[in-house]
Amino acid sequence: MDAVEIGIGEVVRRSGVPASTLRYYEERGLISCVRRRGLARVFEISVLEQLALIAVCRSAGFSLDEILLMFAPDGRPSPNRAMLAAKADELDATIRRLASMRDDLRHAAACPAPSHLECPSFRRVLNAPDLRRDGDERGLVGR
Amino acid sequence: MDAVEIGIGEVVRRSGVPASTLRYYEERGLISCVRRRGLARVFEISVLEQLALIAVCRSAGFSLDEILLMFAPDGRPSPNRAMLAAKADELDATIRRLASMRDDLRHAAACPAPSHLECPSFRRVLNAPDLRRDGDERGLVGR
DNA sequence: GTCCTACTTCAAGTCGGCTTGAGGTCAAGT
DNA sequence: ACTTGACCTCAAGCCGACTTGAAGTAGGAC
Repeated sequence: MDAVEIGIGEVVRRSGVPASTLRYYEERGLISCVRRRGLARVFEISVLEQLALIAVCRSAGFSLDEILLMFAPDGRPSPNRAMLAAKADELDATIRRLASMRDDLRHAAACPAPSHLECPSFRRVLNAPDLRRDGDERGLVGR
Repeated sequence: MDAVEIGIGEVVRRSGVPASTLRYYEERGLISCVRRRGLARVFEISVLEQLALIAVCRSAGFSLDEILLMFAPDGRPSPNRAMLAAKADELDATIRRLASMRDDLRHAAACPAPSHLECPSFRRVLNAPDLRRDGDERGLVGR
């Protein structure tokens, strides 16, 4: 039976997120348990959706702090829709950067030039304006 | 005059990369200096292009280790064009993921549903296949 | 010869996002 | 009564990519 409340073990089983991470997320205020049974946390099933939301955002490169700001504590309405739009624009820029990188990689894989650095088409990207400007978003690919 | 060899200070000035990072990159084998003048490193100007290449790759989400594997020590030919192609495919997947995230964010910013979690369109993404896969929760893409 | 300055080394610290481990609690089963 | 197993807390550790800081060195100007 799908109970309305589940223990941490069940959350782990159904979300794939380790217990240590769940506790960490709780500490960070990203999720919360509805109550305790003794010491043990009791969650509402909705935590599974919150976790999915967090996973999606993380995989899009957002930090836990950003996720916290974008969606209120309980995955709620979002006080700041403008921020969501801003994040979308940010993603757009990232996507364009990655697309051009992808094209260059494909070219590099096919290009017969002895060194990529000697290939005019590959060099193009090296002269792109803001290569190492301070606002670089880390972690788009990993984790 | 643009000399063929430059000191670390000049590299810093022209690349914007801090000296500490240059030394770190050298330690990691990403760049190397042509010789020493006393203790001081002397670089070839080509190091600037290598640094640009590294910056581009980093901004595309590649780790230093991956960059090391993709392009030989000196930014050279690339022994493994297949790997470049693989990386391009990886990027493609990432881009698709980000694009869908961007669309969802935009929708969330405009959607009037009280909670994003109640909006059918937003929930769609939460049920995407690879969110909570057993086994490889870690590293959807790389690293 | 001495001083400045740009450079050096090496060890340790930082940050985000967790994980690991030691030691404790508690309800249920035998 | 005791053990088991699932859960707990809290502190410390880890990884990648650097940065910071203390203490040393060498080349050129004066």
